[in-house]
Amino acid sequence: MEIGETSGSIMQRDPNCTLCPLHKTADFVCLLGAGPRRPQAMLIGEAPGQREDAEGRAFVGRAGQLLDRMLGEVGLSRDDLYITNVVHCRPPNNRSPTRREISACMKWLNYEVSMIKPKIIALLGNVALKAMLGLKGIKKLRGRPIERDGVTYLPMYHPSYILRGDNKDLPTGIADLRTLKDIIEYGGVPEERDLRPTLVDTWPKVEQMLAALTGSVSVDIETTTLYPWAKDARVVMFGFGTRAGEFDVPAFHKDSPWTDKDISRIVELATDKLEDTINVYHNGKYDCLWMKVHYGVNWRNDFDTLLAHYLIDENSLHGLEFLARLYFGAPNWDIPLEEKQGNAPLPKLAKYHAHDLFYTRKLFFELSHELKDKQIKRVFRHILMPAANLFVHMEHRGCYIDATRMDEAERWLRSELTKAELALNKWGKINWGSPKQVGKLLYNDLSIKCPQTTRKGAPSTSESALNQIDHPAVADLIRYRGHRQQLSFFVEGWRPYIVNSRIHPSFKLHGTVTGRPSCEHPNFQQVPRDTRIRSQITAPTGWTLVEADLSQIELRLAAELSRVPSMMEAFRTGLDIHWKTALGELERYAGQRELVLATARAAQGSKTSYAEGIEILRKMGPDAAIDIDPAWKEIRKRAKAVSFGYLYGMWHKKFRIYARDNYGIVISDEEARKSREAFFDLYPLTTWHHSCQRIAADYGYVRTMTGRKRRLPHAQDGHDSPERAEAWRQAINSPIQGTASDLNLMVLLELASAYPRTVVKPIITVHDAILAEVRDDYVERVATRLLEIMRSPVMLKIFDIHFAVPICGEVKLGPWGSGVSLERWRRENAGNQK
DNA sequence: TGCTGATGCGCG
DNA sequence: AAAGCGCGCATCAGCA
Repeated sequence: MEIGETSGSIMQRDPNCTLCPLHKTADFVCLLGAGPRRPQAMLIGEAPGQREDAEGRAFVGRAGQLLDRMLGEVGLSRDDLYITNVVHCRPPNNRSPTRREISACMKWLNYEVSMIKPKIIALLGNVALKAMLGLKGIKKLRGRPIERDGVTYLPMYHPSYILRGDNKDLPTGIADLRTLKDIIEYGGVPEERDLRPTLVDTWPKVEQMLAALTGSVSVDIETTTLYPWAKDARVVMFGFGTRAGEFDVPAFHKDSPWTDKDISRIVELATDKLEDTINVYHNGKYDCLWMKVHYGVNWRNDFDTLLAHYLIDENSLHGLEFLARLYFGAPNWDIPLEEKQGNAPLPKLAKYHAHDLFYTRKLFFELSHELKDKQIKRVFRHILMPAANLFVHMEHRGCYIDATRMDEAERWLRSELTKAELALNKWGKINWGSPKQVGKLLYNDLSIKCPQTTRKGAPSTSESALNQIDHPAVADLIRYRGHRQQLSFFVEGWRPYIVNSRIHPSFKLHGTVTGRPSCEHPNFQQVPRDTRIRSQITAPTGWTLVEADLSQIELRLAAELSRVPSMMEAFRTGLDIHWKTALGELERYAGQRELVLATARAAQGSKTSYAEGIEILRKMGPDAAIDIDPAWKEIRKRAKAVSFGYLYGMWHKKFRIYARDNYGIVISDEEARKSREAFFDLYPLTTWHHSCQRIAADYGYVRTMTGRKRRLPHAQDGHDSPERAEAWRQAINSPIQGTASDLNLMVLLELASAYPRTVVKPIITVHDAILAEVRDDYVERVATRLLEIMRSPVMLKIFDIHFAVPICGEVKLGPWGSGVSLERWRRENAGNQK
């Protein structure tokens, strides 16, 4: 070993190192870093380059020069820094070091770190990030300090990366070096200057905390699990961010001084104070739900920073840490999941928790200022925040599951599945759930011609492809898939979620870019319409499940927004648009001949021609036709899909495919084009389409009728592109989808405010429908009221919306998917109402 | 062994 | 060059 051969180094290097193969190709073996023994910070790069290798000095090539320039820019000097690399020999051909080389050379990096003992380390590039912290994703992690074992790490781009990118990331690199300088000057993460955490572990401190609960207060909790009904679900810590600092109350933690009784008392005292404060949460639905489940308290959420940011930019992420960095350049204060769940010492947990509280409160001031758009603020105040609070009760109630129906559904699905599988196994014993194996069997072993490939070029086994194949296995395969999916989604998939006969799904009010809520764990918005599946969800004894849905709401809104006279007229006279479209399509191709003739005959009592039959069907409407033959239901459903397709910008080529897959009708391009033209002749929507596109292109966004924005930056692209075409189609769809969803939420809110929570319990929203459990003695009143609400939602006044097209809805009473109309329910339950 | 992307399919 | 929109999730296969 030699001492100090490297210029400026105080290290003992090993020029004969053979820990990895790089020693064979490098000129200068074991090129350690350079700098003072007690530097302000340590910088770690990737590996020596050509010039470094030749001169035996770290960071002297082009990257080194750029680094010097950047350091100069922010007022840092190389003389105060120790600069080294993860790998200490030059890899040949300018390649990156391999994992093996990196792990072999860690010995030398660890040696350098142990000698220098830096408190601050800058990680230049992904290799250093991975080597020191085991993390990857420099683009995501750069610029934010990460503290570990008392050392502050700052990931940033490697200067070579900046050079490769033509210096377009130079400003970012310089900004990150400024952060480094801040950290050096402060001796740690600067933002923490503002943090004033108090671990509330004595009664005097409780008093101090309660006294601080005035004005705007941020609220946050830490928990052992994400699911409040899990077996080992506990609140680890709860607390409040105030003007006087952050107060962290340890609850379920091995070092907590509090008994369960103490905690209940503290929660009770805090609950009183929170009545009179402005309560700020980040995704408060989560915290409020937990507090309700575990302590039985109803904490009110006045301002949700996640939902506020969702309205400010629906395309972005909305996580607390992400926003704190975006708005304040905050450090990464995250700790490992395991520690958050209660396995960190209390002071460490309190510090983490204090960050959450501090930045939630800080974001409140920032975002309430940024919600300056009056219309958006109105959506926030009158829809999102009330809905966020209502959803707590909705999720808390959960959906009642009928165990008997679930068992029946399972038995039926399993027997169907067995039958289908038995039939399939004639063709080969494979895993029929694997698209790859199915593809191989069909297209290789059975030598069927593959009708289409997937996006990635693999032979497709999708339903669309299968429908083009003439083979007896196809029908069985489609059945097999359907039953298999239903079994694993809606029976097996649900079972683990059941708690006391109920499933508590989680809704995200920020789940979509259009304003619709989404639903997960499980997703109750994708339950098949099959009665066997749907009616698993019902209401317990003493309660009735009520479903209210807004009839054809998207189409009504399209009529309203486009002002197309024929569409508006259709809704004024109560005509069914999808029915009209369905019959138009059939007539064009003289399709479903026997069904048309048979249905018309049944209705008429005498034989008719095909054309007369179509006319009779047109007059009788879908409901009467479905009564005669249920096959009409499917036909109308398919026409509906086509109408929506055209409405939202589908082109004739896709219709061709649609007709082939769904009607089994092979039509020419020309015929498809004519079909589309016929639709637009009937409903001239083109002008409206263009105006939506124009607005998006001019402003870069479109709005719902409630004022919610859908930002479409690509709509402003100067040239025609797939992205712009997509944005333009979204410009047509979003105002409708978003308005429909807001309307649905408004109906839900109005229902909830019309009756006490002891009488009406909303449980699910499905885009244009709501489901609620209603106490038996209130069913008739609530159902009637719901119909009134849907005809004229009181909340339309708040948004100053006036409809020319009538809106209405229908209610169904009874298990989901098999409920009956109010009239029928009245007949069957006469005299049960108070 | 756990993660990611592709595929496929349920709903509105 | 390509042309309905919006979701969640189970499964498989490839990869580390």
